[in-house]
This record gives sequence, structure tokens and C-alpha cells, in this order.
Amino acid sequence: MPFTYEYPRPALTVDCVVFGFDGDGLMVLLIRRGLEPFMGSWALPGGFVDMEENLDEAARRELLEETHLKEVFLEQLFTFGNPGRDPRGRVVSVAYYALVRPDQNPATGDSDAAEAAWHPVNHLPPLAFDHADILRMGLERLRGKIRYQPIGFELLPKHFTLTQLQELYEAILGRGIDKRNFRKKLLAYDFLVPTDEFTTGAHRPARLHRFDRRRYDSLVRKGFHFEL
Amino acid sequence: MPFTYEYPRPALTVDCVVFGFDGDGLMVLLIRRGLEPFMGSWALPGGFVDMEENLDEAARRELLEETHLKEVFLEQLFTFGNPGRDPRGRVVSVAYYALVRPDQNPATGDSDAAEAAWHPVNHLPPLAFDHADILRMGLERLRGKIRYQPIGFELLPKHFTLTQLQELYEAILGRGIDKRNFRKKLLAYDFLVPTDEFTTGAHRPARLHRFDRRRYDSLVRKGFHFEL
DNA sequence: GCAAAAGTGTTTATGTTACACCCATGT
DNA sequence: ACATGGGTGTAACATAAACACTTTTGC
Repeated sequence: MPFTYEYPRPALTVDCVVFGFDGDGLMVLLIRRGLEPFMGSWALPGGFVDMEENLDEAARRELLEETHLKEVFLEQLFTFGNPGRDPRGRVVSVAYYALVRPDQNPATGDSDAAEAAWHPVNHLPPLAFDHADILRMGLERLRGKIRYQPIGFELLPKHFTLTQLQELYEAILGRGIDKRNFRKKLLAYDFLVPTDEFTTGAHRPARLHRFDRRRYDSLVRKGFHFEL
Repeated sequence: MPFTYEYPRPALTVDCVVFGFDGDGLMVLLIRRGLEPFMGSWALPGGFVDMEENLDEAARRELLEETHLKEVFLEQLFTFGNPGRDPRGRVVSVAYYALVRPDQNPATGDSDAAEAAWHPVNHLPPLAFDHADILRMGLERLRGKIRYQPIGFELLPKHFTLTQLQELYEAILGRGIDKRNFRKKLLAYDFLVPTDEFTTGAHRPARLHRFDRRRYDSLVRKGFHFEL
């Protein structure tokens, strides 16, 4: 059953806002464009959607091709389609945001992406296209969603200390949080389970915890709603 | 600066989940398709995006063409792009949801949309394409967002009684709400202002209120956050 | 005067905030 | 032994939940 009349079609791309956390501030992964337009500018990783793949698959493929990242948390963000956002013509872009753990290391070496590097979200270079808008929206979404969805853990190693988790929240939300209240509240929901591992180093060792998705899911099914 | 290589392009459409409230239950506006594929089936209003218009404009234009609705609340929902969602070939659809007031009456009489009619969300006919998925997502979004964004008012007349507002919340959230607590809480935020109008009818007249967006915006700027 | 919806406060329970000291380790 | 980050409880305060009767109108 083909089309009886062919409407003109915009080009379709995906772009990814890739967040990381280095223990200090929130970072975004940018690539330096190796092709026109905006050659040499920093941009979000992304590219054209193939005809046989769905949109999530396209985003994952581009992430793999341009940054060698695999198995990251990925969620659709928004679709940007203003005429004029790309000087080559009408291009509609489905934007995603991704969260990567510190131990997943991006590498570089693709044709369209000459270089990939982490940039602190609070100190960004000028970006190609409307990527600054996309990035801003990704940040808003992350800030909003981290307060009621268990996505913060996707930015930490599988096993983490409560202090690391608190610092992550503080970095994303941009405000300090009381240590005792933070721990009390999070441990009350029993989806953070203590492991028997500890950090080593110059000071008192900290217990490592992990996020237990099974427990979280079962709480959610019971109508439970976590916040901050 | 044209494209140096032309990637194959999916077709691009918009689809709208249009919600209404009849004082009793939540309704969705569906059109009966006048063309293949799925001719005769119920579907969401929508259609192809033109090359010169942005995505919001496309959604508004389709809404006007197919249902004669104008000046409705409209917000992007999600983009659906699985290959195979349209039997004619690859079609990516940017979904929107819209909220219309009871006094805005949709009409019908378009070539692709032979008929438009409200359906209760709790009793829907089978839908064309993946429109049932889109609709489900629209409902989820509405249920989530009405609790912390002032969008419920978009489903009521400009002037409304507190009981109407409460019934709207009850219909969308699917649970009863205590009358005194509901009124106390909403009136404490002073963005609901009483008018000097009253309902007339068989019983004690109820005072009509209106939503004051200026006051709401100024509260938001002060860092205020409304919930339920 | 009766049926039907509008309107109105107080008490209790629950959750949130503020706050300071001791502990374990490496150097 | 000291510097550094890890870990812990309680009291004040604020918000949410439960709950029943009086008022106003049309018929």
C-alpha cells in the first residue's frame, strides 16, 4: 500500500545530550564537527535516521559511532523542527538525553566527529545549529526528573557512596542538601541497599550502596511515589 | 548550502490527542478516516507537515482543517517513529496533546476527516495505526501534568465553579478528593480569583472563579511550586 | 418545607527542616 | 595526634488528611 501522493519530506536526524558526572560538576559530551556546516564547531552527537531503524535505535547507533558509548540510559526529550534550524534545508531532529556512568569512557575517531570531549554544563562553548536550545531543554528535563525518578544512579558507578549520590544531586539541582535529612529519606525507601564493600583512601572508609531496581519497581507497583 | 548527499527521508506527520471535559468524564476527539489506509476507522486528527511551517504550526493547522478548532492549548507530547507503524511506508509522527474548553465546539467536514466526534476516554473504539499508544501516552501526560501545572483550567470555561474544577480533577486522576481540603489548598495559592458572577439553577448558586495567569506567573518567578 | 448543591474550621497525623557531635582511617 | 570525610538522632515546625453541619436556592 504505497503513498498515492508524495508530500515533500524534511530530513530527519537524532541528536543526543549526553550527561556525565565527574564527582564535581555535571558535564556534557560534545563533538567537534568534522564536516560543514559548522565545521570545527562543538555540537551534540547525532546524525541521520536510517529507514529501517526506530528512533531510539538511531540515537544509540549515532552515540556508538561518534562516541563509542554503549548501554547508556537513553530517553526521548523533544523534537525540534523549526524551518531554518539547519542551513542546508529543512531538518527535523528528534532529541534524546543520555546518562553515562563515570566508568564508561567515550572515545573518538569518526569521520563526522573529529573529536569528543566533556564540557562542564556551567561553562559551555558556542554550539552549532540550535544545539544550545536542545541542551538547555535536556538540562531542564534532567533537573526536573531526577527529583522523582531513579535516574541519578545512571550517572554513578554501580556501587556508590551516599556522599557521592548527595554531591550528584547538589550539582544537578544547584543547591546544598542537609546530609542527615538526605540519607534518612533515601534509606527509608528501601531501594538503596548497602553492599559489604567500602571505599579505601585517606579517611574513614565509606560504605558503598547500590540501587535495587527490582525493589524500586515493586514499590512503584504498590502505588508508591518517590520525591527528592 | 545544500546537502552533499541525500539520505532517504521518512515522511513526517503530526497527530493530536484532543481532550475535552463535558462536566462528567474526560473525552477525546476522534475523526473517522475518509481515506485509506484504515478508511472508516477512528483515528487522531493529524496529517503531513508542510515544508515551510514549524511543528506546532502544523499541529494547529491540522486541528483547524479537520476539526475547526482554534486557539486551543497545545503541547508536544512525543515522537513516534517505529518502522511499520504506517502500512504505506516509513512515517514518523510528532504527537501533540490539546486541551479544549467546552464552549469551543469542533465541527467536521474535511476531505480526509469525514466525521469528528467526542469519545469517553474510558470507552474507546479501536483506533487506526498506533494511535491507541499515542492516546495512552497523552493521557499519562495529562494525568501527570495536571498535578503541578495550571492546565486544568484549559478544559473549563473561562469562569468556572470550584466544584467543576474539583470534578475535573477527580475525572482525570480517577479518585475522589475531599471538598474542603481541595478548596482550602487551591484558594491559598491566590491565582484563583472570585468573580462577582454566580451560577443560576435549581439549587444554591455557586460563585464563579477565574484563573489569573499573571498572578500565577509572578508566583512561579518567586520560586513557588504548586502541587495537586 | 424539602431536595440538592454550596460553602465553611478544627483536630490529628504525617512529613520536613534545622541542627552538632563522635568515629574511623591514613599520614 | 591530627586532619579529613563518614556516620548518626531529636525537637520544632509545617503541611496534609480526616471529618459534619449550616446555607441558599428552586420547586
